[in-house]
Amino acid sequence: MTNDQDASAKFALLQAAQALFAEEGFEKVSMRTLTQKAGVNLAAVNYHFGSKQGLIEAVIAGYINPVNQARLKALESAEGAAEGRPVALETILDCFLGPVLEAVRKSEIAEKLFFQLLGRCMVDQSLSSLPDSVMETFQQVLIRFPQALHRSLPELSEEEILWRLHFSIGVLVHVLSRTEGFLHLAGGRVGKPAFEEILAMVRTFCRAGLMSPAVKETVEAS
Amino acid sequence: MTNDQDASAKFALLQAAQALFAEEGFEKVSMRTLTQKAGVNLAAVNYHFGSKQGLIEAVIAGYINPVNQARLKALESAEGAAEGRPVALETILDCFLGPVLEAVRKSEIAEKLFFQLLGRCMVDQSLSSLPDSVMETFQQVLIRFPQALHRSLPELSEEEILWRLHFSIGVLVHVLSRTEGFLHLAGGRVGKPAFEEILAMVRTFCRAGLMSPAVKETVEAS
DNA sequence: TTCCCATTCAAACGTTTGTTTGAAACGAAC
DNA sequence: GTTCGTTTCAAACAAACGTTTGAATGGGAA
Repeated sequence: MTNDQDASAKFALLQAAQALFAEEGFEKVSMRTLTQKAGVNLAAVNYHFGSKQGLIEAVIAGYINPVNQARLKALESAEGAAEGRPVALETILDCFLGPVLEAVRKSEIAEKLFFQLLGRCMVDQSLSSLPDSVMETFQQVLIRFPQALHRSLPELSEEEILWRLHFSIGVLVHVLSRTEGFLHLAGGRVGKPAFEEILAMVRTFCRAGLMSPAVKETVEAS
Repeated sequence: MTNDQDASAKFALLQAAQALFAEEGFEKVSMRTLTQKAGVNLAAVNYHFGSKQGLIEAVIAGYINPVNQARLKALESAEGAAEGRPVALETILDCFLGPVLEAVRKSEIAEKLFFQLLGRCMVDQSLSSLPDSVMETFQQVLIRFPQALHRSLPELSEEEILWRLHFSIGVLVHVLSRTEGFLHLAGGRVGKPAFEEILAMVRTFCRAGLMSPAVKETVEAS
């Protein structure tokens, strides 16, 4: 039906975990339902991943790291193309949002589940308990992107840029994890667009938010 | 009888639950640690709230409903003052964000815990399992505020306004629940401002995002 | 007093949780 | 065929969970 039946228990577990974690959250999925859906023995999780937490971290790292690495790569390439000149704000934003869209396209699980899983990675886990590799790559993102943004928006302090990037991430996470609930609450007043369209609206919203005049005076000797 | 302050165990439970839920999340707090912190018997939760879920919902409703009711009241009063003219976008935003700040000030638990609790209410619970009273009031917010925004931003379709309000809520929730992690990840590059200052930045960000020119053409031919 | 109702309490209930165990099964190398 | 390391399996494990129980407690009202 699907692909190569190379499906060692490890692969089957990852696949089942992605779907189930997305549907119900990391904590609420028991290892029994998990292994049952994967068609493997209960002990397989502890054998292949050490513990349930190990499986959770493997799933998280497998999802978030590619996105953040693609972000850094896209930004590097954009900066290379700019040849020393500041990269346009819109381009930086695309470097940030594009990899999410791309990851959705590449995803083997349903689009809807992907949203929920990616959103849940930011939400269920307390940030400090994320896998180290995820923390490190994300930290890189929180360094490179503010640098690029600062060159594009020199009138803003790096601190305020960081805050606005924080806000933008909030929009993205919220859209990924809670859009379904929003659509339900909105009743019939808003139909569900394709993810590209939602992301286009996010882009517009965050672009305007990032470009807005500074809240604080840029701190120069007071 | 049922209420007034004579229900000391009930009150102690609510107080302890607020702090613990904020610190560790709804699911991770066991009834034994909960009742122990409150200094009451283990069975008290089931006696006073029916179940753990009942306590969770009481805590959530006690926090979110006052905020949403204050939002609606503030908007009504602003619309009264406007006497038929559209309310300014900044005023609408203040009606939306102000009650959060006010609730923080009134909160009996530490400010930091309040953030986490309020953020967690949106995050831990799947939206459809929120208490009915919360859903209803929040639905009212999702009706009144887009109406007011549409009068202030007539060039935007109501649908796009709803999306942008969705985004703004995302910023707020993210700021409430994940700012601590953000500060940690940012290393020493950004100091923690007072909550008022953070909200001021949120206001600026969302104002610009809301005001941005429409993504879609207002009229769709299909 | 006696009765009644609301509340508290210690103890136990039945499930479910993640994890561990020791044996069985498999496949490749010798 | 025998050996060896890896993987699978059924079964059991101890701990933690939310909930229930039935008796004890306390203070008004009759």
